[in-house]
This record gives sequence, structure tokens and C-alpha cells, in this order.
Amino acid sequence: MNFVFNERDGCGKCPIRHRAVCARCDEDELSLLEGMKSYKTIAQGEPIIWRGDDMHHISSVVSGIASLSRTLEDGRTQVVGLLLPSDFIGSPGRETVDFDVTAVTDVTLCRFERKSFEKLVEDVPHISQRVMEMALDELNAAREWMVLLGRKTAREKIATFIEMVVRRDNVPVHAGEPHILPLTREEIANFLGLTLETVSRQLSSMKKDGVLTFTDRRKFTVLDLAALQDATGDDADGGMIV
Amino acid sequence: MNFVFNERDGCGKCPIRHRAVCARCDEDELSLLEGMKSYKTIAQGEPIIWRGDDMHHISSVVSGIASLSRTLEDGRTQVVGLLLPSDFIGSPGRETVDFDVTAVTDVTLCRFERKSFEKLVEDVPHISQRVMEMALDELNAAREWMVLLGRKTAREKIATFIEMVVRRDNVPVHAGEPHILPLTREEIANFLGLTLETVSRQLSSMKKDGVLTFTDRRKFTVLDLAALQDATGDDADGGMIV
DNA sequence: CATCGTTATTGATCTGGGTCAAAGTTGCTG
DNA sequence: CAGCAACTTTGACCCAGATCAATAACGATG
Repeated sequence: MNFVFNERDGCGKCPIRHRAVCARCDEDELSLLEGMKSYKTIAQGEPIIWRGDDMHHISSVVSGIASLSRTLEDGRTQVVGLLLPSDFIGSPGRETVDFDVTAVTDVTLCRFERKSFEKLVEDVPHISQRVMEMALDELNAAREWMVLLGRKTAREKIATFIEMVVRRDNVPVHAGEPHILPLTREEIANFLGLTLETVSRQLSSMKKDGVLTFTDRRKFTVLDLAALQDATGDDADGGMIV
Repeated sequence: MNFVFNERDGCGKCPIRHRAVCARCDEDELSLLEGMKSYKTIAQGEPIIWRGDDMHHISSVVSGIASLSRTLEDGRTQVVGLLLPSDFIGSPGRETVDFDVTAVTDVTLCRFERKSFEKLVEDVPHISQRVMEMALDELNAAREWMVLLGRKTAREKIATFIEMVVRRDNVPVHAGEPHILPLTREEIANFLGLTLETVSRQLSSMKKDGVLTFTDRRKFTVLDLAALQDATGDDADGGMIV
């Protein structure tokens, strides 16, 4: 899961190098993984793995977006994270998954047998260090999201989400290019702890206020970035400290 | 942070052994820490460190409870975690803290200079593995809490919180013994994304319904555990899978 | 043990966002 | 390109929980 939508540095070869070990690559260590990996593609909307299922593999997202979510008995659903390229599905040391994982778009995974991966974690210190760093990053992002879920208004939640999408896009994409919402209104709602109607109303309201325009229901451009950032409820500089 | 309130296994000597390395103790490795540690006590209600402060130490909670929280400009506060004995304050690899840390009760910390701790993480593989496991546990707990914050009703939030306190107590404490609420109504509210009035009303309502009794505003006994668990909104078995 | 500040309870009222319902879009698929 | 299914918008209404306010119960202190 990677709330900030920033893709980590990767050396572009094997998926596991994206984040797990890259920048400290050692061909010998990594060649251990060569025999173990297999690829799998899951179609948009299909489940990848259900909560409680045995976790035979640890996978890395190669392309596409997956969601981590929990659904209560009566159908209320909360998305607790989005998995973007280089994010992992499954944790070493856990036998089962604790959340449902679903393909939000078509998703390609690079999979490693869990047992072998766990052995690798024990044998290669770089890997546990990298997984530790990733888990700490995710933890921070999750806590940040807890503030949003527990205390922000609908308007602030939407603004935070949009700002996050824009921040992610602004690295690779040129100015002027419209941004793409990777989720439906309902998925956004389940991510923000709202209903789809409220999401729709707030987006309309921001459109009316001249903060955004939509070219189509998935594509938008920010007209007033300052207003957008103001509306997030966060510190002026976007969470960083002065 | 340790939402489930379960204290991890510890060998009872140095605080860092509580969770960081215990079960894989190696006297030689750990003796590296002997010279580095220092103890500090913070009085109830006092700040331990503020968001944005430079993190000169990584600390382990020896006794007491601390809270991790974020406050928006207008005063809305969300507690994103409680730190119990054996939990860490600060992460290797981060220069500043991202949340305010406050002593909920008197707190004693065992502190290590951050740089030395980071060196230890690099040098001793057991430690990064243990920190990795801890971070993954915390991450899971944080995501579980996101479901509560985003989707549960006030009644379900309170029931979940009480059930958590009871679960933590039930290991060491004998049946019949009243449980102790470690937080004020306001702190509970800030942890659950509610107001203190709603917390108070829900507790009164559960008292009226015969689920709980209070002997004093901090001490309570559960009269109907089944009803309490029903009220959490979670699966019957408390989150585990059948 | 009276006083005072803090914490908790309870009541009255308000409102943001949920719920229910009805159109309006969009994009497949035959 | 018609017809349908999935998604989105918008409106009307409602209610859980927030807000505002008054009172009560602690518990520390002199």
C-alpha cells in the first residue's frame, strides 16, 4: 500500500528489485530469486486473494492497482490501502491474509513462493532491512489516513484524495495534462469512509467552486491548486514541517 | 503502538529485548547496547516529543502508556496509536517524528542514541528482522483501526475498544477483577474518532443494557461478554477466520 | 472536610452526511 | 446504432452523532 502514490526507485529488472533490495542490489543474492518467480495477471474487478486464505505466495505488483479492504457482515466496506507497482501483497511470517485484495485495474503480479521468500529474508539482511523500511513507510501512511478517517470532513477527505492523485501524477506527467482518477465513485467512497453520493456531491461542489474541471468522469484538471490544498485541512505545506 | 494491547514476549532484562530481539537473544550482540542506553521518566500528561522534532533517540517504553496523535490546526485531534511497554518511539531511518507523542500515564523510557541504533540495525540481522515483524504487526493493527474509524458506528467503536481492553487484561488478571480504563473519556473519543459526550452516552447506554457495570469512572466489569462481542460489528470469533 | 478545578454525565437542539429514489450518462455488445 | 447494464448525478428527507449548555461527581489541596 502506498498512499502517497509515489513509486519507489527501481532498477527496472526484476520486480522485487523495485523496492525490496534495489539500490543495494547484489547479483548473487538476487539470482537466488530467479528460479522462484512466476507471473500472474488478474482482470479488473477480480479478487486476488480473500481474507483468511492461505498465503502461498508473496507477490509484488508489477503493473496496475489493487485494493486492500475489509467488509463487515452487513456489507459496509472500508478500503485500507491501495497497492501500486512495487508494493507487496502478503508479509513474510504470516500464514493468511488479513484483508481482501482485489484488482482495481488489470493487475500483473510477480510471485514468489512464501517459504522461499521467508528464507531469503532470513539469509539476506538487505531484504529484511528493506521490508522493514517499507513497512515503516506504510505504517506512517496508514496513521496519516487514520487522521483523515477519524477527523476530516467530507470536503477535506475529497480534497486530500484529489491532492494525493495530483501529487503522484505531477512527477511523470507534464502540466496541463489531465489527471486520471483510478477509482470509481464507490471505490473512492470506500477509501474515504463516505458514501458514493457524498463523493459525487463534493466533486460537483468543487467543480462549481472552480477548483476542478472534469473532461469526463475519470479525467480532471486542477484549476486552483492553492484552494485544493487549503481544503485538505492539513498544514499549508502538505504535511511537511517548516 | 499496539492496538491489541498484547504485550509481546520479553526476556525481562533489557527493555530492547522485550520485543526487538528476544527469543533470539545473543549476549554478544546485545552487549553492544549496554553502553548506549539511558532511562528517562515523563510525567502523566506531559509531551514526550512533538511532530517535526528531531529524533535523537529511539526509545522503548518500559512502563506506562503513551499516545501517538495528530492535531489539525483547529484543534481536532486523532489518536493514531497507543504505545505500551515494549513498543518503540521513533523508527530507524527517520530524522523527525511524524506524530505527537504524549505520556498518557507516567512513562519510563529506555533510550538509545538513534545513530547507534541504526548502526545496530545494519549490523545485526536479527534486529531488522524483529523490527520488520513489529512494523508489520503495527501496520495490520493500524489497518484494522482504519475499518473502525471509517465504517463503524459509535456503539461498535466503543464495544471494540472495551473488548480490546478486556482482552488485554484477561491474560494476567483473574476473572472478577474489574478492568481499568487507561484513558479519559476525551482520550477515548480522540482514539475512536468521536466526541467525549458520545463516548459517555454510549458507555451509559451499555451500562443500562446490562453489558457493563462501573465501580468508579475508571473501573468496570463486563456482565455480558457475548453481548459486548456482538456489539463490535466484527466476526463472531473476534477477527480470526473460521 | 470545604473549596476548586478537572472530568463526567445528561439534556436540548442542530446539522453533515447517510438513505432512498429518480433521472441522466456512458460505454458495451449484439 | 439500439438497448442494456453499470456508473454517476441530483433531489428530498432523515438520523446518528456533533454541538452547546447545565449539572454532577470526583479528587487533590490547604
